[in-house]
Amino acid sequence: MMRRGTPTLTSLSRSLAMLEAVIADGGARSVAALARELGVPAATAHRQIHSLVEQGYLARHGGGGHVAGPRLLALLGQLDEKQVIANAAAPVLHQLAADLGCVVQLGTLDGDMVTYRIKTGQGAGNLFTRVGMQHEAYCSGIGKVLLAHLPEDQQQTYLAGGPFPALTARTITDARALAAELHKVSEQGHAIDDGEVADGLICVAVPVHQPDGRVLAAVSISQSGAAVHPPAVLMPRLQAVAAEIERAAFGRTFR
Amino acid sequence: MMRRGTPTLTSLSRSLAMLEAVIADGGARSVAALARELGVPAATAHRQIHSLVEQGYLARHGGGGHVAGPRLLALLGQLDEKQVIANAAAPVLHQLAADLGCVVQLGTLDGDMVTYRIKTGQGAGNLFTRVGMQHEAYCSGIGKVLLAHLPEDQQQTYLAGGPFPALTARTITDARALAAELHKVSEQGHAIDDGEVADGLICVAVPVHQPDGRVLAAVSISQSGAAVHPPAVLMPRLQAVAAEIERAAFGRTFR
DNA sequence: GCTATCATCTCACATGATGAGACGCGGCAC
DNA sequence: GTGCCGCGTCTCATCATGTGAGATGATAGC
Repeated sequence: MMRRGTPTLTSLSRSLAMLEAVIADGGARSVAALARELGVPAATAHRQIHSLVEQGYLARHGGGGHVAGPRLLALLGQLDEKQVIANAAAPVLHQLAADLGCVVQLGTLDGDMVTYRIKTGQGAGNLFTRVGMQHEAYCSGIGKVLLAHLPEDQQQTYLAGGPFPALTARTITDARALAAELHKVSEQGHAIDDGEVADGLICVAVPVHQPDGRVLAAVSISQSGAAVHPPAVLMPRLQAVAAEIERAAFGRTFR
Repeated sequence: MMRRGTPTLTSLSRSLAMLEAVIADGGARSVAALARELGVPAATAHRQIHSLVEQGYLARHGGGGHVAGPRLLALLGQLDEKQVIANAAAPVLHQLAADLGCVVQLGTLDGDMVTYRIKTGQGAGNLFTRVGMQHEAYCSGIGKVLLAHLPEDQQQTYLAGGPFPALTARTITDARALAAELHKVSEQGHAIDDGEVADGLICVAVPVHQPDGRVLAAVSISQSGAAVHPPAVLMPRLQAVAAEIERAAFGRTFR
């Protein structure tokens, strides 16, 4: 009798291994062949696969093979482009936040608002964002990065859609000034928000690039009060993290 | 005691339901909240999620929530490949079909059958395919392109897996002749199906290349009856469209 | 015909998932 | 401070349930 220090659902693990094996070869192999490869009895393999088929995670296919079923595809659909980035980024950002003792966030542009999809870490008292929350784009570091990498026509539309109310004395409220700022952000590859969204809140942000060059997400580090780290220190860390996210999400980076 | 006509792995099903519930809300909820929602004891929910985390299907996220883990992302990434192409291709193919007044399709090879993932346009009366439908590969333009770009060993396996029943008088039914045809298709970079799958149905097909050189999808133009456009006219359009799909899906083209 | 391979089904067994309950911890109210 | 509540963790007795050997049927090949 195995004493289990950490409870592990072993039958679940076995079934998932079978699922992966089925998906891995694109549905060509017979069940018996898979059973041999994984070293499980044929009857067990049949039961596992049959069960996965019944529940819609796999589907029978042509002669004996199996392919991904509707529920697996539905799962895939939920993890849309942006969510894929967020999921890949989560552990990386968590680590960064722990290292720096700062708040680290990831946001995407949905409509003309920034959706904050990840927020981790401690230390920025007057930072009001929460996961799932949406906020104006024109005044935050993440928002400026995302706007800066928008296609030309969409950026024009956004700029024409003002007004841009001031949240602090430093908020950029003029469309022309904002356009210039976005141009600068696009050029230098990062944005700095120095008290534009809340007094004393400083934040640096960089884009996460898609394989096709689009920018669907941006990550930022926020600090309030006495800044612990100067931007010059944070920027290379943030750049490295963005590259790491791209590798995790797409297998390579694009710079 | 449940008499099980079909053996169903119930604990697997429960764990997968939990996995889906976790993914569904984007990682915001606490384990206890999920347990309540699904009506399972908290201890069970903790064990399932902990187990999924340990195996890399989920990952902890910030404060209490969970998100998709690396293994799930890898699994979905494998499936995604083909669907990403289809998604990128859809608008391009729609445009092409509208321009030419033909049926335009995109298919992938799953197991040894072609899955038709996109069909758009009008004008090929006796073309029986529908989106999601699967059909034999050896006799269609798309199928021949996909087979032609298969790795050597898989192509051999396919050819050895006959027989190849005739659908029309022109269907290639001999494995050796099919091998020669596939070689030709591979050389010239396109396939022509002149009545091999249905009488009077003519179709030209070209591959869509992956960044790594594989060919997971092919696109085709089908015409029936009096061909409106000769292949020599269609081919450059189709090549251009394939290149456009590659740019849309991967950001560059590979030729 | 015989033989080999695969899928399906049955059944007795013990593996291992289950869920109630207890405990520790942290936050919040008062 | 003290008490309360919610959450995560751990233990343990119970028995549901996943397991695997073997039998049977189906199909293909020699």
